[in-house]
Amino acid sequence: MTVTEKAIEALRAAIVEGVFQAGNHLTEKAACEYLKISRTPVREALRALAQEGLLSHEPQRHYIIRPVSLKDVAEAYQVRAVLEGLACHTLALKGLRKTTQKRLQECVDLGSELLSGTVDSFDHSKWREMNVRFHNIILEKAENSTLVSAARYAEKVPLATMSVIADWSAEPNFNLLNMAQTDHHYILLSLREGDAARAEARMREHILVAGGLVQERLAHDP
Amino acid sequence: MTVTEKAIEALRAAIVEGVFQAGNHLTEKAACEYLKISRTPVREALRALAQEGLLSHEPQRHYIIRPVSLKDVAEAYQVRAVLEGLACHTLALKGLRKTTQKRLQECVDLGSELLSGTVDSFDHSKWREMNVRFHNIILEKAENSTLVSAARYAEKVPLATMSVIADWSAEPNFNLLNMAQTDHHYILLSLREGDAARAEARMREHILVAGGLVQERLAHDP
DNA sequence: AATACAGATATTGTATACATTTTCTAGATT
DNA sequence: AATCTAGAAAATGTATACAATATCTGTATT
Repeated sequence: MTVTEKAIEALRAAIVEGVFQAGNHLTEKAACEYLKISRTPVREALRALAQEGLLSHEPQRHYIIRPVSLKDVAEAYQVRAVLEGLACHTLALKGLRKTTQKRLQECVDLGSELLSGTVDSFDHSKWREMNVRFHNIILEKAENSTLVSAARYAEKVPLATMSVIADWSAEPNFNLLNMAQTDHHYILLSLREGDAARAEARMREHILVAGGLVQERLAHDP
Repeated sequence: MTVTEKAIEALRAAIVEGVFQAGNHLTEKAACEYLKISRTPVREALRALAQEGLLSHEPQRHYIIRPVSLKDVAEAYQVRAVLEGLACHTLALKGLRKTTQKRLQECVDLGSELLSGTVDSFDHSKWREMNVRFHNIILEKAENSTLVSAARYAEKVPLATMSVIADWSAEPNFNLLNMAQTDHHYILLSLREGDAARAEARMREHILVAGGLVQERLAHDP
């Protein structure tokens, strides 16, 4: 792994964690001193993060850490909803290969298993990993590279990741995970039946609901 | 304008025009010698173009000029279709402001005027400009920055731009422009009535048709 | 003849020095 | 006191030098 790659990850983490606060300037020198590396990889990292939307930048001017509002998060979810909806549509028309169907079914089965135990013994990280996998399989099996890139971009908007919900819904909203599980079940069913419109509609709703939850949660917690 | 920015434009043009042929390697040195500048801005430009999807790249390896297939173009149109569909949906729910409605109406009126003359006197560049403006207004007035960024990305897939059709449909498919004009008319109508589902559906179809034409054309012409 | 290895060559990654532009500051002017 | 200007300081942009990595080439070995 190159210094530039490490810089991208470290700076992204620093921004998300608030080491560099939103709205403030972020000068190359400050980033260099924080990471203790030279300007070259830092410049490349800053450009990459600006591309991701975490920073804003105009030529000959310093970078600014873009504040992310509730509105931004909601918008990112809307974009993800239509993109993953398209992925479902495409995949339903194309037809599920047996191996793909099997892999998706494994996700659904695992989800069902994870939710069958007691609330206390629920395994967050496994659920999270399963959820990411389910969505990624659909996205990738649609085999549209522009779609994948666009979806990855929308995911990068802070907090708009697929995995956020699981972390939060620990005690307060355990049954929301059951809703998600049901959604996954019906999405897979629609895909198997080749019902493109229904698969698309279900996925859109599934993601919009998740987005709504994140917003609700953010509105309470700062 | 900085050297890096000029490098991005010059290299993009060179790739699109085939100066550097698809599938081949593109080494930093080759790009430097072509542009007669140092490696620093070239490296930044190559990274930017890779981000756009024109080049592929893995760390410690040279860049490769990504061949763009018919399939890629079709896929990019599908992505644009759902994204601009979302823009219509959002804008219809949000409601058109008077000024926005006026600006869109101007586009429709101009289109109608341009198509009312003889085939020979048809003004390509004006139509093209009008079409880009129509789509941009809707995209921007939806006020979703992730959506705008994602749509701009999908536009960058070579040939998948909004403006390609007008150039081509000179003699062979003049009436296709009439179809586009009709689409614009009904999209505006749906937006004004606040019918989100209809506005979205119409925009999706409108863009998919355009994408189909580009493909058809490409299949004939190399 | 085919393969594996070692050294040489070329290419990418990183650091630093220099150039240009912007931003800040102090002083003059009104 | 407020504003404008000139110069200094600091930041970004670019070029180049050095380091690490990958690729190529030729020879030795089987």
